[in-house]
Amino acid sequence: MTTAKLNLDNYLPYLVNRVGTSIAEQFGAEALAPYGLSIAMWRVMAVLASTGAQRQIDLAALTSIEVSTLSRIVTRMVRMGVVSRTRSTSSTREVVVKLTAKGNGQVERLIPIAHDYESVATAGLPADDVAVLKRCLRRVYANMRNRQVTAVAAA
Amino acid sequence: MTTAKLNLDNYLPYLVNRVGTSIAEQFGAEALAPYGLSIAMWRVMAVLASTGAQRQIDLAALTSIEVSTLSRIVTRMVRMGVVSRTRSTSSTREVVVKLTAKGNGQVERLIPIAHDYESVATAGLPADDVAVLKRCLRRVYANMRNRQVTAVAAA
DNA sequence: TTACAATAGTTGTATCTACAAGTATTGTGC
DNA sequence: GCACAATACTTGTAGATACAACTATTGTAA
Repeated sequence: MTTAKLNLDNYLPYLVNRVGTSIAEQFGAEALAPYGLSIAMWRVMAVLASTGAQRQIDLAALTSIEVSTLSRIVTRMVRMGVVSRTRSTSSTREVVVKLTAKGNGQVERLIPIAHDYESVATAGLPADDVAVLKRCLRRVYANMRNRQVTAVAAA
Repeated sequence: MTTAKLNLDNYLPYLVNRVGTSIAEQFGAEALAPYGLSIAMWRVMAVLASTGAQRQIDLAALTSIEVSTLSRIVTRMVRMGVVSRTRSTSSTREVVVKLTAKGNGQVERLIPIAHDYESVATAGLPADDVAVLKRCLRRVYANMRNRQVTAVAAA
């Protein structure tokens, strides 16, 4: 009987986790700290900048942040003046989160830095490989999301 | 003057984060919960199973868990009986963390499930692409780690 | 229209996390 | 070998997170 073995250096979740952690740590400490922003806040702002105003529940899905956690993060961000939270006109149980001018200004200054980080991260890799990398990550996410949905539907 | 734009769907840190989160969420809820293990604990056990007994500081680096956080996690794991913490013989300020028989048994049962998750995650992707994906992730990590070391050395 | 289910968001609470500051041990230069 | 720096780990404390339970609003089916 052979013992199940796990080669970490070739195990996708491990590789993904350490990359995510290392990028977030450095970007947070160097780029975000001056603005008093956390990584979670940056993710919210990046999503809003990229996809426009969102309901909190959609924002939660887009940022991978749990809804109750996001609720409090948005509260803090409103206090900081970087986003606004207004009741939806169509449905008053919904809320619309939107970047303020101040928040928008900060993202504008952060986006070039974010691109720099991406360049550093992919340094030395052929453009073709980076394209494959990103395509694979999109597919992996789709696979996991599909699995999730199927599992929930079956329950 | 053109406004800096961030296309999230092509932004590496975003793609990495959502993949890491989705895998961890599902693996945690489905595979780990029955054992009362958190993702952080699983990471510790996976590293120990894969690389053998480790000092806490090395374990911290290998798991991407901050040292003080890891200290408390190991304390909990010792109480659960899945790892042992003993003073190093060579240096009593060091500590050696090791899987117990119980801990080892749990990892053995979890490793096949972990492999299943990896299969689900990479379903539909050509083996060549998966190879590129993993190679890229290793390189990206090396790039970020190198950047970190250089920055710290300069300070 | 009225009841009931589903959806969106918030809040209570326990737990987890991370920074900073602490203790203890080991290494190093004089 | 003695002072001082560096390393390994722990702990105090404040803040962040997640689950569950809650309120409020909207959808739906009889």
